[in-house]
Amino acid sequence: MADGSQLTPTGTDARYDVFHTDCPARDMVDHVTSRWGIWVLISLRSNDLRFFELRESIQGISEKMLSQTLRALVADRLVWRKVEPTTPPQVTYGLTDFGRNLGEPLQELFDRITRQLSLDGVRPGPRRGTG
Amino acid sequence: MADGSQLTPTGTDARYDVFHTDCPARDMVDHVTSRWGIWVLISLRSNDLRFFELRESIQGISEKMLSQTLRALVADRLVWRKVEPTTPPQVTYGLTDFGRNLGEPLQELFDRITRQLSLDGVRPGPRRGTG
DNA sequence: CAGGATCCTATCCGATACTG
DNA sequence: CAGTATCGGATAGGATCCTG
Repeated sequence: MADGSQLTPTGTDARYDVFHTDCPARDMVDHVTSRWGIWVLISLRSNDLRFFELRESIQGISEKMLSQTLRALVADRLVWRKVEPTTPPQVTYGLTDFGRNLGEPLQELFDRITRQLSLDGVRPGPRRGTG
Repeated sequence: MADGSQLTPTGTDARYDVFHTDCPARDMVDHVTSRWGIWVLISLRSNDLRFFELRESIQGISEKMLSQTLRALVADRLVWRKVEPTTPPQVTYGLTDFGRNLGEPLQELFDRITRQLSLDGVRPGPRRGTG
């Protein structure tokens, strides 16, 4: 997709139907960019992690949301799940090729935001619901 | 929340302090990856658009959410807003340098998802034998 | 340790009505 | 055309308890 324009004057072309329909890509994007999904994916870029490691890595996430987010990502084939039937049980999560593929632009997005905020001196600025 | 007092350049070695603190980058990421934010940003990559053009471009979005999303993006300096006091009034939106900067990884993310889904044969139409 | 089940609240978001 | 204000249903998400 070279550009994202959907404003075809006569509407003869449907190249960009992602915006127009409930394309499955939209669901996938929603999962990836869900509140916690992006942090899980970025966290797993450096190394595979166990459940509690993820929980401690992503501060503020509840066990419920971590579990739920992981299940969605596994279902989307972005994350794999390995269970070792030891005592106590160990469950490890890691990125699939697809997950690693998507992790790159997510990391890039995050880096660019961080970089810009540093340049701004991280001024609070007007926010939603504040000010 | 949003105390904004963690910006102390202590170690600066910590690559992902954002995970551990109440970093403003997290708020920004939330806005950018909000349900509609990503589509607004991608839509505006090709050209500046007026309110109703955006609404028609991003199918399924309500005026309320478009307005709300745009306000957040403008407040975050990702999108600019130009009002022309004509009759009827015209309001045009476009990407700032920062917005354009973030649009790239978002587009890339979207492209990679679309590409993968195409490989998976998820698209409607000629169906491959998937078992 | 890993995570399911439940309850409950906050918020998201669409629909509607109204303004300039 | 380009919004704002309000209401209400749907959903996300946190806290807690419980299991293997």
